[in-house]
Amino acid sequence: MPPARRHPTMADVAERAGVSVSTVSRTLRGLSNVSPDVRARVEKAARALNFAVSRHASSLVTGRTGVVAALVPTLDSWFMGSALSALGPLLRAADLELTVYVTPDLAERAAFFERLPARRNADALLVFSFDLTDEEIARLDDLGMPVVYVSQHADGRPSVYVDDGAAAEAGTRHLLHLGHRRIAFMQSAGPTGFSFSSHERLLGHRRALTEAGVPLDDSLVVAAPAADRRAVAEALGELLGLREPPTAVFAEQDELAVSLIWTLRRSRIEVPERMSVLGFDDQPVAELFDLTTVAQSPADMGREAGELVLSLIADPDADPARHVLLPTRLVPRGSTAPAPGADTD
Amino acid sequence: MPPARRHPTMADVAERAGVSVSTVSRTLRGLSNVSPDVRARVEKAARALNFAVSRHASSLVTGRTGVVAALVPTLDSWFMGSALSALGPLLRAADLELTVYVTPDLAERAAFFERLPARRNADALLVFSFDLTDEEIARLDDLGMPVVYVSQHADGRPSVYVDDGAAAEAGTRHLLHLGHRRIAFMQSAGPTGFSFSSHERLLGHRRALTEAGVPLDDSLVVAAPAADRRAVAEALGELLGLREPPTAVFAEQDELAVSLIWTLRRSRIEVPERMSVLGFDDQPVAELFDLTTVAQSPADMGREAGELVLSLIADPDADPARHVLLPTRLVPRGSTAPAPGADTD
DNA sequence: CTCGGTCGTGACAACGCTTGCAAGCCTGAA
DNA sequence: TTCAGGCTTGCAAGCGTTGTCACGACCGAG
Repeated sequence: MPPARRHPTMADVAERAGVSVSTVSRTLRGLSNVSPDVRARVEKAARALNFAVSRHASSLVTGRTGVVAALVPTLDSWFMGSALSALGPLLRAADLELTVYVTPDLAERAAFFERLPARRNADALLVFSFDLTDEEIARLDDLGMPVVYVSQHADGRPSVYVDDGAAAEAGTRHLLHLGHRRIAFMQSAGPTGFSFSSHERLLGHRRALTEAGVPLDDSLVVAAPAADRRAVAEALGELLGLREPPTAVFAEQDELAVSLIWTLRRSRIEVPERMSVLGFDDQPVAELFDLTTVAQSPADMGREAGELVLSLIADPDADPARHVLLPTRLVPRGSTAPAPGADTD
Repeated sequence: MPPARRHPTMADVAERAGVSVSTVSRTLRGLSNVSPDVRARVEKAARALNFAVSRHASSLVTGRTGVVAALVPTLDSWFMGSALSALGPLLRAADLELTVYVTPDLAERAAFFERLPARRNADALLVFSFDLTDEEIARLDDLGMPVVYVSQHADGRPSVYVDDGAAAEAGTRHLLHLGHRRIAFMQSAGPTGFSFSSHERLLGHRRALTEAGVPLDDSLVVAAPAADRRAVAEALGELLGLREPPTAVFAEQDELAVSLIWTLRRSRIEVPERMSVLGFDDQPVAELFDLTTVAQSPADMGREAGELVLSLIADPDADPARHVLLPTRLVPRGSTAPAPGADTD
């Protein structure tokens, strides 16, 4: 059995370079007060030994962990993938690592809030796309580290988000302009319930209707998980079975919209001739399906969140309620058209 | 300025419970030799103080970090999202955290291998979907921790993968059975070059052709990033401009296949009547586009990789070359059809 | 009633790094 | 020649855990 080669430590580097451990530490962290020749020796020794500092040991003394934690409902979505991918380079530039807590269901979510494993093991937390209860937010408040809410607005706490409500209003207004009056809203039901954005979008949708004097009708609001084709078909069935079926559907999310278009096609209901479909996100698949949609940029959101979190780590009690509001825009494509027999505007 | 409330430490818990730090440690780790009443007192105190152990301090002494690192080219893909999401619960069950290193381009990748930031800061590393050079693999070899290769076969190292070559062979055979003889292969070009899978699939494709006595023709092999519609259109243009254009295209990946179908539709080339398209992956979008494809399950891959990594952490010098080979299967849909004017079999 | 053996607990020495402090060196000015 | 003051370096004290060891209490057997 080989002698279980241990990782080299600073002491090894120090010995090899003929200096003290302190000097190695100072050198490796780039502090100025190290003479050039010593610096060279130390760096050479470190390279030769393939040395890397133990973040654990150093964070023990500095109190900083060098880790940013992210709490996400899943990684398996366009939004999370784009946002986190954009976040990566920022963190790396600041020499921070990213640890991810995935909470796919309510049990995992409860466990996270119960144990708060990030506590003491990260310098900051990014909370993505949840619809948190007040207790959960309170729990995060005394986590002892900066918490940034992403794709969610939390009162008095730093957040990065789009104005989902206003964006949805704009979407619904687009349909109203096209002469639609019976407009359904389809929510994306997840294992952890509806997201914060989901709620906001529905509210915005309703506001636009009310503003236009269109009566609200709860039977026009349905829900289905985008991935579950049968559920989508059932939700569509509900809508089509109404005494007065809708002429347009606003899907909370592109994947759901696309799934809906697919279902409509199978039922030989032409889009947009007999049914307009509007999405939200502008995922790549939207263009492929010629889907009119409300665009947002999760990559930008990830970047903004990253910058915010970096500034909070640098100065934890900076502006405690800094908000970054990102823009959305309507991307008109071919899945929406004037309502049958309606004058546009 | 508030007195910068520090996190409570074991000493605080110990004081509150009127016991020593050692006893707190033993209690919290569930060691048996603690009397019931002391255990109760300690647990109560810990809960009251909202105490959480510092992983850093404990890993300093145990030598284990409680962290699994994952090296991924991006998070922004169906494959990575599914695989990592599936991995999560496994790790959490073992009380491990997941830290992710995203290397979207060659510079980041080089930086990772140069500094090996995971060194000393994780108990094991999962390497996803890369096409690593021998030097890179050698570099990982002396990382001093178990390394599991996912969606990639590395000789003599633990890997979890599908037989991309055989799967691609099966795909190409499907097209051959349909009477196609001019079959193009479209690779997905990423910023870090072609993936391991990409190479393997092309090889498998060629084997199937050779086996069937169809001559290889390099002009039938093109490449484009799936997200870049113009590049896809250009690649398609190249193929259509050939003296003898293909009657079928095998796209290395569903997103690329779908992008291709979209481009074909815009050019009024019917799929599958005038051009068969075959994909690889069976992403959700494949069903939406009625795409025939070779299915694999990244979620299974993530799970298998997770189990493998757990077993290696438990026993680092278990079977050093344990391989897990996952199945693929052809999913026939509507995007492939007999070649124009050919007898099927 | 004594004695080996558990059992529960506390003291204390690591683990690998950072950082305040002091000491040594060298420089240039007096 | 001396001495203040700036640079560079080493020493040693932690940081918050774990794990070894020793100690005393208690138990049952001889």
